[in-house]
Amino acid sequence: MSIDTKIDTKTTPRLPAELVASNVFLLKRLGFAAKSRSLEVYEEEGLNPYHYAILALLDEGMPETQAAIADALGYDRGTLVGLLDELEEHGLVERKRDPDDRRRHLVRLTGDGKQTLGRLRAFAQRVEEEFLAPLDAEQRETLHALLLELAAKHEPRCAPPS
Amino acid sequence: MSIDTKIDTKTTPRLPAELVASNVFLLKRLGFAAKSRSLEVYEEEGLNPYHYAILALLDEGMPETQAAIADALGYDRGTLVGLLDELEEHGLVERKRDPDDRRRHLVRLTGDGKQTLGRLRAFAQRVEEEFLAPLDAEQRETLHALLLELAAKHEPRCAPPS
DNA sequence: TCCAATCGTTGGTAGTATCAACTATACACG
DNA sequence: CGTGTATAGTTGATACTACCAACGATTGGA
Repeated sequence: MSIDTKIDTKTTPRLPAELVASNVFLLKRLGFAAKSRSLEVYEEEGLNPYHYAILALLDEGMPETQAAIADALGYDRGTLVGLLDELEEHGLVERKRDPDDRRRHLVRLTGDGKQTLGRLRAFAQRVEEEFLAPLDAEQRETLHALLLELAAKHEPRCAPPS
Repeated sequence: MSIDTKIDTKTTPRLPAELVASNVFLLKRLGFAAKSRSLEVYEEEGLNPYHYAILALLDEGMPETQAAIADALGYDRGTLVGLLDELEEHGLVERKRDPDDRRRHLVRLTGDGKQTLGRLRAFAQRVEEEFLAPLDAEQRETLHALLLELAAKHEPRCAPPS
């Protein structure tokens, strides 16, 4: 324990080694950082990552009901109502009654919605690039493969297209 | 677009492919899952991961003031007050005035605190084992190395011991 | 001796997640 | 046909948390 190390540890407060050694701990911290950074970026459009996820889902095709959207993204149905309200106010989606089942609302992208989705995709790429800057292309792919394996267990919605 | 694929995508609601393809998105989702699972497990002791982090930090030695603890762990100082109150109620830590600077409180582990820390370490290992179950030892190490590189940029407190 | 800064503490505010009702509609069953 | 049950979307209440500002006590420097 030289004076140098003592000074070092004092100037830069450090996390306990046993936490830094934990994958779960790092996932929690990085996930939080990723979320908070994403929120900042999408705010430039007056939206957030939840809106982006909804638009991206709608763009994949097939007419969606609100229940289907909520289930696919893992959102609470009550929360989804507010998100769709906001998207509708921005003119990015439209809700209309399903003539086959008048309880349902069919949600679909508008032209503006498609355009905005394009901009949000650029935002997403920007965050991705910025957040993963320390890793090269091969490392990113390795990381992605590992995260996907974990997601298969903990986020069943990420099922492989198989 | 065969009928089969249509049925498949309908039965299991799937996340948009462009989200699943994103490392940032997966980090957010997995981080959230990890946090929520951790909370569950520590609850068995009436504590949470924040308490564990504090105990682990205190166990690393050197007498700590509340400001130092908050800075090391990245907690808000106001939040830390409540966490320390809870730890003190459980008899796991003690606060006493610093005679050299009567504004400060020196926080230290009690005997009970050390014992409980041991149990919490077991909990942490259990979560780690459970959460990373899909990966073998080598994959876990690879993942850890990648996460550490990201943490160096996004969580400066994870500085390498160098 | 006075001024600025720091320490721990308290309180308020805002953003979220979660859950329980409620209305309208659909469907199954006798 | 009616009647009860289930579902879709909506609303509202609750609880939790992060975040920030202010405060009294104390320190150290001008």
